[in-house]
Amino acid sequence: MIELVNIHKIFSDETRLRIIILLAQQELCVCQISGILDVPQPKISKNLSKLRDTDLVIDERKEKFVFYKLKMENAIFVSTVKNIADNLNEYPQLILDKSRLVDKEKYLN
Amino acid sequence: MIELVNIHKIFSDETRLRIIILLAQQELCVCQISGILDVPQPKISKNLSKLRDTDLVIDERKEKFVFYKLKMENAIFVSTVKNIADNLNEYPQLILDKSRLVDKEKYLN
DNA sequence: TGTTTATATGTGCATATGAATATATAAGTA
DNA sequence: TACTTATATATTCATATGCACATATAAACA
Repeated sequence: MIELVNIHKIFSDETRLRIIILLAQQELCVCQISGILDVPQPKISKNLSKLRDTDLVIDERKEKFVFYKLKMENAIFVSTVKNIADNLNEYPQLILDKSRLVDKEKYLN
Repeated sequence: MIELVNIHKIFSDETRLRIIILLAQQELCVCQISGILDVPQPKISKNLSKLRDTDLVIDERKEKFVFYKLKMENAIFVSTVKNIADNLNEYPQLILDKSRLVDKEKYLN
């Protein structure tokens, strides 16, 4: 029950929601997410920490970069992500974010 | 996008979530919800106000009582309710709430 | 070792949220 | 009209949340 409420709190912030939907496409590192969403790095990092604390992402360092991917284990989390992904056409910002994935290499230096 | 975030905020409170899942079964008045959930009337009323402000419920006075029912129009709201309802067995509190619906007449005086 | 780069965390602040309690409103009834 | 009951709202308070900015940490590499 508390978990259920906490999952919904996770989706109650625009930046966090954008990060999740982006990661629903593919795993990315912090600087890629920051670049694609055009959101300051500490803000991305803080939100990823929250997702990690809630056990909704896995992080893995690969040399200089720390890559994050969604942990699709919690049933409500998974179905919520799917709901949003299935209605993506209603949310221009999310479509734009997704389209900017093509530039992902640009943010690795 | 903002609407998407706001819908999830709605589910980010335990009392509100319990009210929604209860109303997903059938329409009820304030005192019935208060009695079934064993939550003080002002708290129920405030949460229903928030649901009304977000255009997620319809209220209708029938003599002494004001009955509320869910407005199943917003796609994300509907699918979120369905998600939770489909996984109800994972949330004992919600099952208990639902079972207490049999006493609903008790709270009408 | 010193420097750079990527990421994480701390601080201070403003605002949002929720709780409990008291009180107002509105309809029904004696 | 006065009283009761159902519901809504106001007030006060404590806590949570998010932001911007500064800084710490950790790995890579010269």
